[in-house]
Amino acid sequence: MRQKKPKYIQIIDAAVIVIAENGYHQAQVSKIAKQAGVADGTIYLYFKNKEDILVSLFQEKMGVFIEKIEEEIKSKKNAADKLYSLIDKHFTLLSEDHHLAIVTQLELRQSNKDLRLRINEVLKGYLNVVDKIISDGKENGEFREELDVRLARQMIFGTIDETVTTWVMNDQKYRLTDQTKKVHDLFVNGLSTKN
Amino acid sequence: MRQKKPKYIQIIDAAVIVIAENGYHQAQVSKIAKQAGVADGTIYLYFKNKEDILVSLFQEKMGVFIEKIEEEIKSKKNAADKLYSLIDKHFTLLSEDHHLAIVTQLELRQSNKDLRLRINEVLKGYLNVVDKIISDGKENGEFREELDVRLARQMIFGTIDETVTTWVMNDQKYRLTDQTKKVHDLFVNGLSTKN
Amino acid sequence: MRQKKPKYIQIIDAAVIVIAENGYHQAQVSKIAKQAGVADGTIYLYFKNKEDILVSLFQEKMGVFIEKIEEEIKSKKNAADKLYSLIDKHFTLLSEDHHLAIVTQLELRQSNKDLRLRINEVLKGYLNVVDKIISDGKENGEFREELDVRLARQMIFGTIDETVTTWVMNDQKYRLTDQTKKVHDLFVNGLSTKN
Amino acid sequence: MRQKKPKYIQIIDAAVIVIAENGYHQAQVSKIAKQAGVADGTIYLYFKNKEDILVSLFQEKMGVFIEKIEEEIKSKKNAADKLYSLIDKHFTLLSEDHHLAIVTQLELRQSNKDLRLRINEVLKGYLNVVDKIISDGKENGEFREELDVRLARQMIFGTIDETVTTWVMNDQKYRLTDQTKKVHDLFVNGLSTKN
DNA sequence: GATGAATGAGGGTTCATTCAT
DNA sequence: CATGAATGAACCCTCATTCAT
Repeated sequence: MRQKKPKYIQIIDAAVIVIAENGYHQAQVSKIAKQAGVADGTIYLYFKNKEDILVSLFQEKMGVFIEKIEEEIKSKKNAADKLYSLIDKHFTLLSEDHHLAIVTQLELRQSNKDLRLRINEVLKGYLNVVDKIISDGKENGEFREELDVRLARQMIFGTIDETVTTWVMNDQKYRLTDQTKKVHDLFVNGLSTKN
Repeated sequence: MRQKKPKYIQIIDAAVIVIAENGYHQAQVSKIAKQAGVADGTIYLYFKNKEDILVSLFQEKMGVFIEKIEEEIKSKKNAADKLYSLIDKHFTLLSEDHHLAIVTQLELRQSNKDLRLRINEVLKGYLNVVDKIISDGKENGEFREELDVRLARQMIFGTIDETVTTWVMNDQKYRLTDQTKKVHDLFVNGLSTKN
Repeated sequence: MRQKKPKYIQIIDAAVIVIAENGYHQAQVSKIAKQAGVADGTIYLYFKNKEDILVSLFQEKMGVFIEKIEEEIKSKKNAADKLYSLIDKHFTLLSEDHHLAIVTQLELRQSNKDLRLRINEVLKGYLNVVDKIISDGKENGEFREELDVRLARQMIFGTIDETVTTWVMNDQKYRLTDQTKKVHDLFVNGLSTKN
Repeated sequence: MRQKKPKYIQIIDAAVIVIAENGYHQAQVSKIAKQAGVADGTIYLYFKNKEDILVSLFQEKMGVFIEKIEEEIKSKKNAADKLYSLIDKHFTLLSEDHHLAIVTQLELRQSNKDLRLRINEVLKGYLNVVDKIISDGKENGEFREELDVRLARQMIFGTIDETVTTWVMNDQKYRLTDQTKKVHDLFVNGLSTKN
């Protein structure tokens, strides 16, 4: 029973497991408390309410996510290489944590509009990283000048997200990281042969 | 009070309005009935249960959606033109029905896994249209041979979906259709200048 | 489709079948109407409300029941013989109509107090027949003078009823009429050897 | 507000009162909770669902019932005396708790087949006591050898039950215990003078 | 800090009955 | 006489949150 982790983290990790295994709507506070090995009431010493658990979960996990991606792309010089690293790391990190993949791709989306807006706030950090890559690419001539950064970011994020979601919905049966190269190629070169 | 529309359609239209204005979790059957101008019990003469209203709503609206898109692209010869029409029609149709846009992009996603799976079934019709365009493009040499159709489809759908969702979340403040050309350009030509 | 029977009887017979096959709480008016081959609304041309169907059902069937029993015992001279005939006819009639047995022994008892009071009114005709047998028996010296007629009647009816109910609950697996003699013997001679 | 009784008992007692005073179909969970002085939700900390309240009620009360009867007849040597005690105690216990009498004789019988089957399970304990008395009586020569135990039990239980029900339906206007002797006499000696 | 028993608001669905045709 | 579409009241149960210990 040695739980070195502070209760705050203990509870968030418990929430990920409970939500992944039971689904968003079956993830009662009491279940999370049980999984975390604390009393129901204890939850409320660390979180304002249930929504706060979920936002914190997202912040905590997404924070690590962004840190690792930034770490990874720091060493790359080209925007295209950075983009490759981002896709690769994104796929890799979610492949390594199946529970987290289910929670972020499927379950947390069932939350109401308010919660999703707050989750979007957290997501902005990630989207800023993408924006930076695109801007850098435009500046150094790798990417086309006329690109609309927001649209390009929506393509990149939308595609990655859709790809991961499809993979999760297929019960993670194939290797997500096998798709990195092809996704990157699509981003950089598009569909057309005419280029 | 002249209601020419059959009750089935009346109720679905009412559901769209109620869900758009109140949110998925605040869309009680009694509210939908009131909006439709019928008694609560009447709902159950036309729908098996509440979930059935939502699935039917999606089928009905998405059915029209697909029909109109197919109609639109039928006249186009090039895959690239067809893709343009698809994006354009997708954006146009949702721009013309703000309520429906809110419902499909935000609210219906809060439904539970069962409902989402049934909604995905309906979506397949749309995704098949996209797949067809990509395959056709590969065959006639417009698109690259080595394209992975599923991935390309995920890019197209993921991007369009993300674009619309962002637009809805920004309260539909700008004109979605203004983005058609740029989205299409991204799909066809990618990010890179190197082409 | 030749339905010679008047609708009134048609509906009562339908009610017996529907209740026996679906249970009291699953015997909706619409089901009875369907079984009777009439529209829901038609029921209300012949019966005041649902309760009226059930009371009428009981009156109609119990009326025949009493008539047949009275017919049967008319020819008997002894009270003991009359009692035997009554038991025998009671068992026989219910054995011959399994649906009716289920309805009267199990299903109709689930009705509310009001309905049961009205059913008891109908039952009085039957109980009067029993009372008459007992009184006659006392008068002609067959039965003991000191008998409390009401109690004796409660014994006879309670025992017969319990016996039939047990038989119905055991899915009518054995022959009810095989018990006539032993039940009669119990009534007449009691448990004791001392007599 | 000193409520020494555990909540479980508190709720069952409340259920007896509410059902007796309002009838089975008007005994809403919220009414029972109010009568018990607890919140609606508290009910579900002690009972799985509404049916569970009713089955538990029957088990709890019938358990006491059987215990007291067994206690009472233990000291009697004769089967006839035991039978007398059983009738007497049965009548006495229900006379002392008018609410319980209404609930067991009238209201609980309106429950659906499932619940009634579960109630019958509980009843078996009582019926076994009766069977034992009859068997003992046969063995020691008090009762006739040729008696069918099941039939004799059906007579005893059916008669007692019918007697109590009639008494309850007559609003418990007369003293039930006044009938003990006569009922016992009927059981032992039967109707006939010929003995 | 930690507990967990208690709270109580909220909604999908059924079905007897009506009444315009 | 007959129809059957429409009505609308009524209730069990869950679970996030609190607070006395």
